[in-house]
Amino acid sequence: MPKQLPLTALDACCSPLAREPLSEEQAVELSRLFKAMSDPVRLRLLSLIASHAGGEACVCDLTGAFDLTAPTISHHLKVLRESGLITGERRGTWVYYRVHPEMLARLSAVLVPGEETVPA
Amino acid sequence: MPKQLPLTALDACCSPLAREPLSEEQAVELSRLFKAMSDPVRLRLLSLIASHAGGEACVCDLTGAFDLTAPTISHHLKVLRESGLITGERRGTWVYYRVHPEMLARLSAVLVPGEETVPA
DNA sequence: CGTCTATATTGACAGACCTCTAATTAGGTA
DNA sequence: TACCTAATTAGAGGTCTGTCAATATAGACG
Repeated sequence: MPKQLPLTALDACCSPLAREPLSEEQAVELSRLFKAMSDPVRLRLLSLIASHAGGEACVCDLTGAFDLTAPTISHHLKVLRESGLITGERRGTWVYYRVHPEMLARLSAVLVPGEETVPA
Repeated sequence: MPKQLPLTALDACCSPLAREPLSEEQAVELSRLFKAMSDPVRLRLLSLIASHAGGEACVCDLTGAFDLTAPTISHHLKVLRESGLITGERRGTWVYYRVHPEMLARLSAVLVPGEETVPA
């Protein structure tokens, strides 16, 4: 069972970065998400999962795309999972991951210079 | 004079993360931007600059918001500058920074699940 | 020129991060 | 039970990062 994320900064606000200065708490929460996306392998994993048929991908679908060992892929998936960007579910032998699109949408809304909040 | 950024991935594409798998090059470029934003201090700097009156802020406007030494702030500004997210200009005694809003808009477009490209 | 203030650079150090190998857990099948 | 595969966890090594004190650079002003 993947543990769930806090995300008060993104919940409460989604006021864009440029509207008013971020509080330290908001900055800490946001920075955690950006840090999760600050690695090329994790970005590609995220993209592979998000663009995979059915909106989900088995770990076995992912490992082949990289010159990395399975434990390394597993590590990156764990980072993405703990950031709240993806969730994983075991079904039989395999573990399937899918992205949290609302999370991406909220992040997107924070970045856009002049826009309003995207309603949940 | 701050050096200028490459950004082919963001220039050429802006196809969202979920449309098709990111190439390794695109992932590397994007990850550089996200890494620049993966620190709470840098996020707050970005936000302080973006939301400051006139769209720009002097370093002297920024240091007061943190319990950090001037060299540390200067270091973070350099990281943001080299990522292409901000530019700095010296006018007399002070150095003024402003954000590149197109950069934020493009990043935002990459994240949003189903949208089209934001034209430059 | 000399001096003061505003930023930036250098160099060092502690902690975090990415990767690997080796070992472990979970489920399927005989 | 035993054995095989899928995936994760544990631990170690090398690199990167955030912070500081000390130093350097740039401009303003006597």
